[in-house]
Amino acid sequence: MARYGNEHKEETRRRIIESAGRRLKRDGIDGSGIAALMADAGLTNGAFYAHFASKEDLVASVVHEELRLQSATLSVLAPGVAGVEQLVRAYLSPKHRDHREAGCPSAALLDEIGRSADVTKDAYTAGAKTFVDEIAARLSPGDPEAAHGRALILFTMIIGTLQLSRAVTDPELSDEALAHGLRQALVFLGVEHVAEPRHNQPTGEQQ
Amino acid sequence: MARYGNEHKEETRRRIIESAGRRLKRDGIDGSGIAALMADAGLTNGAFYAHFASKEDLVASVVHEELRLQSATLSVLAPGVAGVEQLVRAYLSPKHRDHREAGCPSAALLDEIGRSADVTKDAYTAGAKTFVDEIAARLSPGDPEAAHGRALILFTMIIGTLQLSRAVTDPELSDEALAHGLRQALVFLGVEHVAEPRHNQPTGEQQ
DNA sequence: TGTACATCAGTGAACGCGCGTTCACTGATGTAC
DNA sequence: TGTACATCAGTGAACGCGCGTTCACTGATGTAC
Repeated sequence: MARYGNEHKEETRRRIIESAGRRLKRDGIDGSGIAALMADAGLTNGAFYAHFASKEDLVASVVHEELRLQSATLSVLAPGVAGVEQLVRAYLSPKHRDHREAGCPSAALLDEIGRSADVTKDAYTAGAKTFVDEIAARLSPGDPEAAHGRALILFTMIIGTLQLSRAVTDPELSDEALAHGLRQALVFLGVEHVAEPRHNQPTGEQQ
Repeated sequence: MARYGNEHKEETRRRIIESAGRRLKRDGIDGSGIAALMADAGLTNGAFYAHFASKEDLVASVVHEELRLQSATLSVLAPGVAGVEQLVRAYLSPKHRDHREAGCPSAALLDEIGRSADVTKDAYTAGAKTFVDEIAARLSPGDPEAAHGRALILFTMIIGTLQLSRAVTDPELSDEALAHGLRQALVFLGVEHVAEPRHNQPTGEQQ
């Protein structure tokens, strides 16, 4: 028996993945060094390779975990379409735009994931499938195939909108993109309220 | 008078920006080094600072030029909504997905631009505004404000869709995302054909 | 209970390497006279 | 026409630095007897 409980090392690994998620989403994959990632977890660079085979291995693990978390977050929202509406409202909010590190991994990293090794893209593929399936199940349980297509479109629409809102320096254009994206997403969901109030995010923890 | 014509250096600068556009879109900003960017233009690293103040200066110049080119490409397509339909069909095509280096700078780099210095984000903001305005002018010339919102949504929708299609390793999911995105974009444009033929991109040079 | 030993998560220095940037120099071409 | 000089786009070596990765070591905790 080791001097720590069996779960100690596993817990450290989880802690590294969690803090790395925040930094990777804020600074990008290429923009985050091993030493900084480990310091975030209260460790030094040398310990890294006791937990991961390589940086790519960590990145793939982070992508897996981030998408798992995103699905888990969705599952505690209101049932049915109402939960998707909550998700979309929190997603296309100034708060989400201004806090990449706590937000959606796709909005923060999607084009960098597209340039990553297959192990990372595989993790993303599996996680995105699950997430899209869970949205689809809420959209029209009667017609799974159409729902899947609609869920995919909704997913890509909110990702693109949030990325644009983060890339522009004009606050008006940024707000406008969020507002139009939100209205269109609500129309798309069929839950549009003609004159919606001005406040923006209802709850929203992760994305 | 110098031993080269007055336009020689300017032309070299243009050549660097053009080849750098291709590499940056393929390998990312952080993934592209000065030496490689200069070698692409047939030069060595030392000459870089005769043309640009810094790497960030080049990146901002590339972003400016790429968006200018994208607007120019749009302007030679069919007039009105028909040109936007051509754009969307070429955009959401397997060919575009598989050739980042010749494609849309937003799809290739948007989240990295969001993490860049303000000089780069400013260049992106101005270029994106122009491009979106030109799409808007084709959508509903009678109602500029609504058209602007619709153009913004269309723009972010196709960006997110293409990014997703590039990030997943499952070819079926990738094709499905393109197909559903295209159908939804056409519905959105109001040019939907109920049973569209199977071929995918009609012309498509840039994006 | 006390001592010797085994375990192993974590440390921190070092590795080769490529990064962005600087700079003394080259050499082809122009002008001056 | 011929020679000396000026210009300046481009070369290529070097700078300090941080990268991903390796590895000999530490030291806290457990077991053996």
